[in-house]
Amino acid sequence: MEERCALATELAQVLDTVRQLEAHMGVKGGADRGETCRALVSSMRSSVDRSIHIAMSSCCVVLGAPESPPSAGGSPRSGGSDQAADSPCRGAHAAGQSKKRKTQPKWSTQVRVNSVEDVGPLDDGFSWRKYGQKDILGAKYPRAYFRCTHRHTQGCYASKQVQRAHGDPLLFDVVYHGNHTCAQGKHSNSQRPQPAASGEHRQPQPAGGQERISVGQETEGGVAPAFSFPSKQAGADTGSDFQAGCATTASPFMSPATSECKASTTESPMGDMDFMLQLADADFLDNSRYL
DNA sequence: TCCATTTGACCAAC
DNA sequence: GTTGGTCAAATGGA
Repeated sequence: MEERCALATELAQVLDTVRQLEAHMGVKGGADRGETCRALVSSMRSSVDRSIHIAMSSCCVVLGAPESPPSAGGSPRSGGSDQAADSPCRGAHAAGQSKKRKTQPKWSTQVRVNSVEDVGPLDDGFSWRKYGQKDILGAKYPRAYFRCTHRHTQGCYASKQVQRAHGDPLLFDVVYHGNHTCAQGKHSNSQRPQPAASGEHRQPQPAGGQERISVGQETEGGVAPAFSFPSKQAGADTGSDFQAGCATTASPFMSPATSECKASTTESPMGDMDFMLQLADADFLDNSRYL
C-alpha cells in the first residue's frame, strides 16, 4: 500500500508538471522557453520513471509471478543487464547470468527520423557502446546491441537494442533493457535540465520526427529511465556520432525524449503501464486536463 | 596507447 | 536444431 501512496504522489507530481509545461507552452516568445520546457519534461520523466518503478515493484510483490509477456519470459540469467539478479520476482534465477534472452525490465520505443542520415532523434543522452550486431531472422536490417559505456567503470548495466524497422528505413525500433545506474543515468533521473545546453550539438529535430514508446515488461523494480534527455557529455562515445552531426547511419540510437517526436504508446502488458506510457505521448498534454 | 567498432564464435532459450 | 544475445579478439581511428 505504501507503494500506492508513493505512486499517487509521483503521478500527482507529473500532473502538476504537465500543467506547468502547458502554461509555458502557451507563452509566446520566451527565449528560454525551450529550456524551461525541457526542464519540465525532464522532471516529468523522472516522476514517471519512479512511478513505473513503484508500480512494478508493487506488482511484483502482489502478483508474485509476472504474467510474463513472451518477451519477458526468459530466464533471468540472461540478465545481460544483470539487474535480473535483483529481481525479487525471479529469485529462482537470481543466481545466474546468461548471455541470452533477457527477461529484465525492458521497454521499447520507435523513433522516426527524417532521413537515413538523421539519427538525431535517436540520441537519448546516454553513452552507449556497441558490442554486437546480428541479422535477425525475418528482419531486413540487422539489430545492433549497445550497452552503457560505464558498464565497467560504474557498474551500469543498462543496454539497448536498435534495429531499423523493416519496410521503413526511417523508423528505428529501440529496446532498452535495464536501468542506468551510472552518473549519467542518475543525472537524467534527477530532474536535470536538458543538457543540450551543455555543449551538445543536436541536429535539428526533424519536423516529422516521431517516436513511439512502449513498455514491454518490467519484471522488476529496477526500472528505469529509459529515455532520458540528453544529459550526455558532449562527445561521449557513440553519442559522438550524433553530436558530430548525426551523419552516420551506422549509429542508430538515441532517444526519444530528446526529440520532439510524437510518442504513442503501444502495447503494454500492464494497464498501469499503459497509463504511464500515455504520459509520454505527445497528446498526453491534452489528456492530462482530464486527469 | 586508448577506446570504439566489427565480426565470428559461443552459449542458452526456445 | 535454430535463433538471439553476448563475448572477445581483431581492427581502425584519434
